[in-house]
Amino acid sequence: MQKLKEEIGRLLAPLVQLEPEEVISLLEVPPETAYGDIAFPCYVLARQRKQPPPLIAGELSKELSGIGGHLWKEASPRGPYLNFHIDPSAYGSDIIQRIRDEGLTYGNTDLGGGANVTIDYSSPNIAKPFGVGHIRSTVIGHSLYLIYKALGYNSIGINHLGDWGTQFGKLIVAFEHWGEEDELLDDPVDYLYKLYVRFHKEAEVDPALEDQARAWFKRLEEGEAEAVDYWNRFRSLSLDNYALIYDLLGIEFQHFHGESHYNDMLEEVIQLAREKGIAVESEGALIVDLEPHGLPPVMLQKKDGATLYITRDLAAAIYRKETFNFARSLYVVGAEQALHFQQLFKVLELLGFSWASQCIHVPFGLIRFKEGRMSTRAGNIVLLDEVLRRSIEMARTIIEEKNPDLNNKEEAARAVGLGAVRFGDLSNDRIKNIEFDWDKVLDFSGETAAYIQYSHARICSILRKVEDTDRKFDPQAVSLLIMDEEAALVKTLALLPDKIIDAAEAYRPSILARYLIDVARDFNRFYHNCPVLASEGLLREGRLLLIDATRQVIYNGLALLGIEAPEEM
RNA sequence: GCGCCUGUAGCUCAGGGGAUAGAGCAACGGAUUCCUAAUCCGUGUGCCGCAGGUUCGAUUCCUGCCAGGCGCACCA
Repeated sequence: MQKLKEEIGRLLAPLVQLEPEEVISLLEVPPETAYGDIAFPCYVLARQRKQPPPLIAGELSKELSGIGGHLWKEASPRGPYLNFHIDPSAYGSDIIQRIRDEGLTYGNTDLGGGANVTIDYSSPNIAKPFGVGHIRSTVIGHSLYLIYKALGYNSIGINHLGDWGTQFGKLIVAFEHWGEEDELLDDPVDYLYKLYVRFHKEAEVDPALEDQARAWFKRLEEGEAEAVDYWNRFRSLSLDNYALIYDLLGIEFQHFHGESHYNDMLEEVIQLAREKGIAVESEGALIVDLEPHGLPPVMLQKKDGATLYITRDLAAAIYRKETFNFARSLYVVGAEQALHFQQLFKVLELLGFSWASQCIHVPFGLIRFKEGRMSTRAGNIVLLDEVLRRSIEMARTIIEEKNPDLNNKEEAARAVGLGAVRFGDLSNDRIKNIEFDWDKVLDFSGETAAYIQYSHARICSILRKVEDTDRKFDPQAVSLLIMDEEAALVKTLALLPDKIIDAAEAYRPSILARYLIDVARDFNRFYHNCPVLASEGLLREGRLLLIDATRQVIYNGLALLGIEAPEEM
C-alpha cells in the first residue's frame, strides 16, 4: 500500500502544488471498492484554486489521463474525490512477490533501529491464583512485546511480580492461625488463595488481624528470618504454578524482577525525594504533595517505616532506565490504576528525570461478571486454568465432530482452544470492560481466532494436495488474478505492514486482530468463488501463489498475537 | 464531592472531521456430485446517549448534561 501511495504522491504532487508527503498523508481509502481503491480528496485545493472540489477532481483526472502509473490504471473523479483504480495484475504481482520474498519477515519494518523498549506485563500477585482477569495484561503485553520486536525494537519483557507488600503479612497471619502443612503442599496456590480469602472474611469481624498483618510485613522488610522463610516458600510455590501457565500459553519474559528486587534501592529513592525537596512529613508518614499538579498526594513511606508499592515502582522505573536505557517503557496494567501511573510519572518528573515522558501506561478494562466485578478477596473469580482447560476441551469436541480422522487432534485442540481465549481478549479495544460469558468464550464461529485459523488450515490443505510443492513466483500467472475476490484479497494482504505499525503506535493489538479477520473473510469469499485446484494452467498457478501468500500473512499476523496457526484442524 | 474511562443495530462490538455508518451473534431463507459447511450468499434493523459550539461539512473535535464503569494517604 505504501508503494502505491508513494507512486501517487510523486505523480500528483506537481499537479497540485503540494509536497509528495503531503499528498500521501491526504490519501484515504474510499468507502466502496466500486468507487476506487485509493482516493485523493480535493477539498484542500478549493481555496487555492477558487474552484469547487468536484470540478478540481475532474480536471486532475484529465491531466492524469495521459500519464498513468505502474500500479494503477485509471484516476476517475467522483464528487469531490479523485479515485485511483489499482491495476490488479501489476499490483497483485508486486504484493505477492514481496510476500514470497520476505516470507516470515513480511510485515516487519525497521522503525525501531534496535532501540530498547521495556514492557511490564502479566505481573501477577504472588500467592493469588491466576484468574481470568490476569490474562489481559499477560496476553496484551506479550503481543505488544512481539509487535515491537517485529518493528525492529529490542523488546524486553519484564514480569514485575507482586512478590512484596502487606499481602504477605496477611498470608503469614492466616497461615499462623489456620495453616495446615499438608494442605499447603497438596495444592499450594489454591490453598494460599483460600487462606487469603479467609483472612479478609475474618478481618471483618476482627480488625486486629490487619494490624498483625502490617506487623508481619514490617518484620519481612526488616529481614527477620522467620518472615523471610515464609516469604520464600510462598513465593517459590506460586512461581512453580505460574510457570505451568506461561508454558502453556507460550509467554516469555527476559526478566522476572518482582517488587522484592528493589528493596535495596528504596532508601536511595526516599533519600533522593528528600534532597529534591518534594518529600514531606504528614501525619507521621512521608508523602509527596502533588496538589500543585492537580493530583492527590502519594505516600512513599508509612508511619511505621514500611514502604508502599509506589516507592518500589519508582525504584523499578529508575532501575529500568539505568539498566536498559529504554526509548520507551510500557506498563500494561489495568485502567483502575491510571491514577497511580499518573502519580508515578509525575513524581519521576519532579525527581528531575526527563525520561519520565517515555513512560507509558497501557491501560485495559476489567473482566466482570454480569452481576458485578470479580474480586480475589471475596473469592469470586474464574480461574484462568479452568477457562483454558474448558476452551481446549470444547475445541477437542468440535474437532472430533468435524474432522475425526485428524492425526494430531490434541495439538490442534490446544492451538484452537488457547487461540480462542487469547483472541477474545485481543480483538476488542483494550480499554473496554469485558463481560465474562462462558457461551462467548466457547463459541468458535464468526469473528474468532478459529475463523482465522480455519482459513489457514484450509489453505494448507489445498497446498498439500498439489503435486509440485516447489513453486516459483511467476508474474504472468499472478497477472491473471483479476476477479473481484482476488483483487480484494491482494489489497488486504498488502496492508499487513501498515497494520503492525498502527497497532504498535496505538499500543493496540486489536488493530492487528481485526485486520486478520478481514484477511480471513476476504480469503473465504475468494475460496467460495474461485476454485484453485480445479483451475487450469497459469490461472491455477496464480491462485496457488495467492493462497500461499495469504497463508503467510495469516501465519505472521497470528504469531504477533501469540496465536498458533495449525496446518490442520 | 473531585478525577479518569465508556455510551454506535435486539445483543457483542468495529469505525473515528468528509462520499449512502459497518461486522459478528441472534432470526429467517438459500448454497455441499467440487479444494475441510468452524464456511459462503441473501433478508431486516439505527435521533451514532442528550443539548449546545467550532467547521463549507461532526457519529468523529470542544463544552455542558445524563447513564454506566473505575479511582481518590497508611492495600497492590
